[in-house]
Amino acid sequence: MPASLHKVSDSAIRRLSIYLRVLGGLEREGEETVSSQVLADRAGTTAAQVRKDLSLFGSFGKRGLGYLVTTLRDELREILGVSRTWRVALVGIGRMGAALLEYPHFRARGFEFVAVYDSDPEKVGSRREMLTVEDSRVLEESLRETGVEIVVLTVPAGAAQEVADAAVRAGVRGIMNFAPVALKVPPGVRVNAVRLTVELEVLSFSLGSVADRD
Amino acid sequence: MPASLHKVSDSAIRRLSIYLRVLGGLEREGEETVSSQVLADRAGTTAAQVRKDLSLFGSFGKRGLGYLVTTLRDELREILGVSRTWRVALVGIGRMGAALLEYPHFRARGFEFVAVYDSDPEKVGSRREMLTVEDSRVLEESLRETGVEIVVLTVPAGAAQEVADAAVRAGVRGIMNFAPVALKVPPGVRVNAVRLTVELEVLSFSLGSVADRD
DNA sequence: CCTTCCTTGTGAAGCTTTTCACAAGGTGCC
DNA sequence: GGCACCTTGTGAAAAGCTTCACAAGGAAGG
Repeated sequence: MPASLHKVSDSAIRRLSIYLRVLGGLEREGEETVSSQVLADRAGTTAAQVRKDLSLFGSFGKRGLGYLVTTLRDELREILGVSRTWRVALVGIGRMGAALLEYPHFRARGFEFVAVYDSDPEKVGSRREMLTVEDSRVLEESLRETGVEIVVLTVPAGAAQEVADAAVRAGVRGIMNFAPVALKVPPGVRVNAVRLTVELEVLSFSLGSVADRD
Repeated sequence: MPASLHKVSDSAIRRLSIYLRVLGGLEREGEETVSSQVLADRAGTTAAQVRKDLSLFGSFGKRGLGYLVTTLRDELREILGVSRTWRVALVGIGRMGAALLEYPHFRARGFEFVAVYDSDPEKVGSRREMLTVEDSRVLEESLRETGVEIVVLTVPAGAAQEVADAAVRAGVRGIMNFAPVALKVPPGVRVNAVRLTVELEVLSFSLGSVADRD
């Protein structure tokens, strides 16, 4: 039942993205085919899970042989929507913003920063990675003009919602939010939050529980 | 059934961490009590989910009234293991590493960087945020001596596994991994991967699917 | 003290995701 | 061409997670 009409879970999509990364590695190593088992090992999941995930979108394998690395990679790129280039803007150029702006894996996967904004007058006008930092006050109009599709938000918590609102008004439908606050956006807009402190606290909890066991 | 012996799901822990963040905000606003409904709204979930999550660890609320903000905050800090300070080391001080090193929310939650490592001779010996960058070659011994409990890994994919191995040998039981590779660690060691590209690709997928709907 | 109103804590139901197990299909060698 | 072997794709079962709905507990006001 190869259906992109089906509702596909977030976790399945996350795994597909990981498979794509693994396939890139296999391709560089010169592998031509890969079994669900090997793919699973490298991705940190199970063979059954890999086959189930892929079967959500079609039958890409050959029985008795496995999957053709290059073909499957192309299919996944198509499914995930990264066979094209996405126009991305960064809002808030502190240390974290700067790190993301030059993060090499984004561009390699088709995410291209085309604009940078900040509200600090000291930073506005300066150049970062081929781009000139623009004033957040012109955010809405500028995002629209530049044809930005995805916004990466690395502003303080207090400013995040108003930036998000402006981005939505400008037609942006995807937001990657690093600010420690839950954004409210209208239906049709997708927010993906990266909660670094949460990730550390999950670790903290795990370690604490293990200690209890001793 | 207030049991920390129960297996608690990762997603529940993630939400507890978010509740903790929300409670901090409520406290700063001077709120003394909070209902599961309000907590849910601010955390981006449902009231029933909040109550279920909390009930995994005890009965913290008062019927008819809600939860006492400060008390619940203290309970959550205890549960998550952040009522103490964790000794954290950073390995790999590129832009991302530098951004994390000065990320203010980490220290505010009890995660303190006590050592920094890099393999680049140009960087070894330089100072970052009160710390001197040490050579990755002495990683294992130094981690042990410094009593590091959690390692944040921001090295290239190719170096990640060997760093993780050394950290594990040094007694580290928690790793926050930013390298785009699945780490293999022995049982008892917990790895939490932050996959920035995956997060963007989830967005990409969502936007693509929505476009299909038009 | 009593009534009304509010909110929690929690079994049970409902839904989603993962795992299992195996038939079916294909490869490659003899 | 035939046989042995391998791996996929997928219903079905199992496990896990979320939502529902309501009894029970407590607050507040008269």
